[in-house]
Amino acid sequence: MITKQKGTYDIYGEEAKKRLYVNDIIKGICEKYNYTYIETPVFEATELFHRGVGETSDVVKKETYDFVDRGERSITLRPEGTAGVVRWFIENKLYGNMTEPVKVYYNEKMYRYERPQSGRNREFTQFGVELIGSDDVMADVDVISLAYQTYTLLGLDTKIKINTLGDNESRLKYKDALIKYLEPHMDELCEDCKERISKNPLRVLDCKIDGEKDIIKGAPITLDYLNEDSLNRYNKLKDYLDLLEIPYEEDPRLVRGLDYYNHTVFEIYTDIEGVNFALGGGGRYNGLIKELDGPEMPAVGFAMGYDRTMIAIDAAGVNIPYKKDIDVYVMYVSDSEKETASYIVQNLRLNGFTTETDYLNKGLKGEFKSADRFNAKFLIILNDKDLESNEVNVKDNVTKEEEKVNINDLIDYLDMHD
RNA sequence: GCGGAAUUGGUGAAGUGGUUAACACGCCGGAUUGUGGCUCCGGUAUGCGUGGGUUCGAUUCCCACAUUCCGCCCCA
Repeated sequence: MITKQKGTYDIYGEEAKKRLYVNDIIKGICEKYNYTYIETPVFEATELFHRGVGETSDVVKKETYDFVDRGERSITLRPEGTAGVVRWFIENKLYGNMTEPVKVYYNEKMYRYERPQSGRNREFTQFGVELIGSDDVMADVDVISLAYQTYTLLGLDTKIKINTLGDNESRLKYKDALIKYLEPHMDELCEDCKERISKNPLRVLDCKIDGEKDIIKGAPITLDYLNEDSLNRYNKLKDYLDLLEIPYEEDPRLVRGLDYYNHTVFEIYTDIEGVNFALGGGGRYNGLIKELDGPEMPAVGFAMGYDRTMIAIDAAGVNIPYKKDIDVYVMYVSDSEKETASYIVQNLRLNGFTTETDYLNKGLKGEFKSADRFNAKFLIILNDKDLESNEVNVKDNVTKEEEKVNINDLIDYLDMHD
């Protein structure tokens, strides 16, 4: 038997309905915020994701799905959405004639070559937005607001952790200070953190082992190394969030490891028991577009893990409304009844009723069982004798009342009793 | 890449080195020859993740692999 690949999954049944519902929420909110939908390729040139200094071989090795195609090209399945969008932006030279910022959202499958565990699969879906072309705090707020409101509409109470990395100058100053602070304490850190100091020092701050140690708690924080402009910016961000009544929590140890991030970073958490991971996160990445051979161009974005959000929704006991009952089940026995049934079924469907019938010639008893399984609101039971006078039996499956109705009045009758 | 636990039907699961692998739900059929849902009766794994090995005999013991869950790493 052929089984599914590690870290992949099939989505069907109720789970699929829930996801369609979440999609609708996302679509609705993105329309209101005026982000337009974008799809980019699942696979891209490997360099798009493994780029620049410090991210190859001896330093951070990203856990991506890489392969060489028949043309000897090095290909990578996208591990996140931002890089593809930025590539699209640059490749199409959208910066050439920008009268407004570019605002897009995506909602697509991503791939990471990781060992599956709670809330983490190899194939997963991310919803995200990117706002390219504004360096104003208003843009950061726009993205955070959209993120927060999405969760709220989904029925999740979330809190947003925010921090700022400052501009490049502030950021570099901070990084140096952090390394200088940590190095003398090397012995007190876990093995992983000893390595992190040289590879990715900011990550030491959210180490699971050392995170609670006093050394880390006493480590310098980004706020102390901001220049004036960066600090003003951060304060302005908080003012806006207050104004919009978006609850947030400052977390001076919240960092993002990559060099192109600056200023605003945020992550979204919930207090729901058993959900101890971030549902989503984002930040400003003014350095990325230049890094990918585009112009100097500010941008800010957000992405949420679909699967994690679904876990949170289930854990929170959020009741997702989706249609699981049908409106009408049409029953027949004889061949002539069956033909009429087929006509009635199509007619009902075209008039807006979710309608089912028997495809297996089960007979009345089996059809009643099916109708119950589908939780049909109405049963239409055909018999040849009534059909002679163009009538059918309509049974209200809740009240159990049954009435003979003329076929031509069927739609009106159901509309009235629905 | 590293570590821990698990894997028995459509589903939830019990179980044993040796004739027919409990039980429950579901499903199918009948009692009930065109109005069901209750009840009763009957059927429903040629098989115990896959492949090897030990054994007279393996679902049960051993090994490898796969998948799932949990943790590490990584977290864009």
